[in-house]
Amino acid sequence: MTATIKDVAKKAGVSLSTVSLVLNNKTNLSPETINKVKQAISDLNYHPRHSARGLASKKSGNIGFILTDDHFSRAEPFYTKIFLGSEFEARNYNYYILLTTIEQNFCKKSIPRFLLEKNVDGVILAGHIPDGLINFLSNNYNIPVVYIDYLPPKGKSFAILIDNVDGAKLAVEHLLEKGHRDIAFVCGEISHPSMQSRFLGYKQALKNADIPLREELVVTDELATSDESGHNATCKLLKTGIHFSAIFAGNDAMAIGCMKCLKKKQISVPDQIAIVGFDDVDIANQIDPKLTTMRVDKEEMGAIAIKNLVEMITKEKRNFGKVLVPVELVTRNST
Amino acid sequence: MTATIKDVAKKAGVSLSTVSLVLNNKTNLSPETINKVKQAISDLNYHPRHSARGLASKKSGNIGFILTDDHFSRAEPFYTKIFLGSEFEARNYNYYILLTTIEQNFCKKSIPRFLLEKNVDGVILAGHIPDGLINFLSNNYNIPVVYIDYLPPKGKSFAILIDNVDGAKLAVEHLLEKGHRDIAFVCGEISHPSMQSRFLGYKQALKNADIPLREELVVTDELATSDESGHNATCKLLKTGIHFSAIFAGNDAMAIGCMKCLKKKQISVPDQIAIVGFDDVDIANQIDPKLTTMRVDKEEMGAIAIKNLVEMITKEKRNFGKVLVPVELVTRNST
DNA sequence: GTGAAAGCGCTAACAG
DNA sequence: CTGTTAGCGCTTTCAC
Repeated sequence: MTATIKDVAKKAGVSLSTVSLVLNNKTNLSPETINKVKQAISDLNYHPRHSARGLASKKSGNIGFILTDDHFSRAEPFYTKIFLGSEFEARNYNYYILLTTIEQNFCKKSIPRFLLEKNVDGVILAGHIPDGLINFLSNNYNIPVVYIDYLPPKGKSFAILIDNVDGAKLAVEHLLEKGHRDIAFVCGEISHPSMQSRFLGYKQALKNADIPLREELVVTDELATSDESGHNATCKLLKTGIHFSAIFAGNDAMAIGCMKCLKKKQISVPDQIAIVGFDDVDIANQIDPKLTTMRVDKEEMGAIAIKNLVEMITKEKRNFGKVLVPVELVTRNST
Repeated sequence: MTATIKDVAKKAGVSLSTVSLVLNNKTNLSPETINKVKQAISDLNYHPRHSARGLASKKSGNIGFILTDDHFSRAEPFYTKIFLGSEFEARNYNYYILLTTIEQNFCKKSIPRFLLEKNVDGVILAGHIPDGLINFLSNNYNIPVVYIDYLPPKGKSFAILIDNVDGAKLAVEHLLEKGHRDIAFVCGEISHPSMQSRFLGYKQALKNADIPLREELVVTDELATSDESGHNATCKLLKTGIHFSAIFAGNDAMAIGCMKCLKKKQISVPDQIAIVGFDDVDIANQIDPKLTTMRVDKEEMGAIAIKNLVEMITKEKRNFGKVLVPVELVTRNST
């Protein structure tokens, strides 16, 4: 049988509850008592049993992580990395993460089991989450919730978001520093909050540099944010005949599409036209020329979520607001 | 307070232990008793508390899922889908899955916490797993283990594997049916068991069709199994001047590389040369022409793992051997 | 500071 | 087939 708290108490020559107090670092015990106990714990290779703790403390020691299945199995492992960051951070706080996916068209039947069984002390919701689940949570549960990369349409919430505005500004400022003045912006799905923010950052950077916004250098009417739409947008720009020496693309996929178009037309990147993307997807570093882009620390986003969630759980308080995770310029060969 | 087993017993007018028996469908209770209890359970929206069960039964109700971090965050969401299949199946058996990643260079410090805390009833190991962890598990634990897409180098084990031999046979048979006789095989990293099996399947299919194996149509000396190595291998084949009307590539990445090379040389696919890949990665369906390839049901692999693991856990027995998951031909435009 | 004792909600004997 | 009972390992009052 593996060691129990009783064994530790016996070995350390203290009472059972003293060990418990050490375990949960409650009250000020004498340092020597603490040391004795800690010694016994490591001697016996003791690990408190999750279920026993859970039963006695009415806390599960688990954190739920929910995202939609399509988000999770996308080729770009964006959410995977966020999860990894969470899982890693959760180890420090001795929480387990229960990961589950839901379908985009949410129905009562698909409520995560750990919610029904009240087996999580808090929940992380990553990416676009159906309203049905959000409402279900807020109506039936009082556990803390942290959103990642998604801001629920209404109500108070706590969200970890990418600083798209600032990131876009940095991207454009990089181009400005390289001496570019005629900088095009190419984007699709402009109704998406991220894209709007990036567009805003583009405009702000130009304004700060006293460069007027020229509508003819802006293409935002592509439907998607894909490779293909980047290609199309670039073709459109070239057809106008208007001069530009750089493109800031709404994301890497589009930036790659831009490069493909330019390659076809024998326009050299970065000599004739420089390109900056956004996201730093894995292939950004594999294409030729390698794409200069904006990187977000996904693992960090997951870690921040855990830190905040644990704080809310243990202090029984609720945080509200947004945390904007900074974006970093990754300079490569396309600029 | 949420309902407990006591409330259910009271509501159903039976004893506490009767409810427990229903919950664990032990012994043959009278159908009407069962119904009464089930009614009470749903009336009260009762869910047994995981921790209480765990404490009393000495089972955690959890299954550990371990893979290396690089496997998990690969662009191709192969293991992600396997995990999803596991998670989905685990719901049916009321298990939670604890997902964690380890580093390829395993050290004692990185032993998953749920192992140290003995908080899983069984473990799934997906993809290449460092020997250190395998040894640690077999030396210190007696919980059932299921491997997915990896066969540990030594010792008895239970593994869910892709039926690469049969899959490759099917691929080549498809080409044979289309009338091809001169079928090239293009592959890299031939020391990898999967690639060896696919090569074997290629040879078997030819043999069954009474077509002699022609070494000059086989390229297995590429180092990687990437896009680029597919490209190189195809160039090599073309340079020899030997006629062939079809290529079976070791995987989709290589197949795509083959297509790129052929495109450059203005050789039309599938009119002049047909191509079959293996894996059915997401982009296989997005390139032009769309790639005919072999698909493996990743979710199914995860589900099979869970089914077997649960059986081993509940029946306290150990299964050994291999389960080969069938591969399916996905016919698209490259053949 | 530390120790004793009472549960947390459930399972698993056992006796009826 | 049903009810009683004794824990599982821990937290948490409450005395000391």
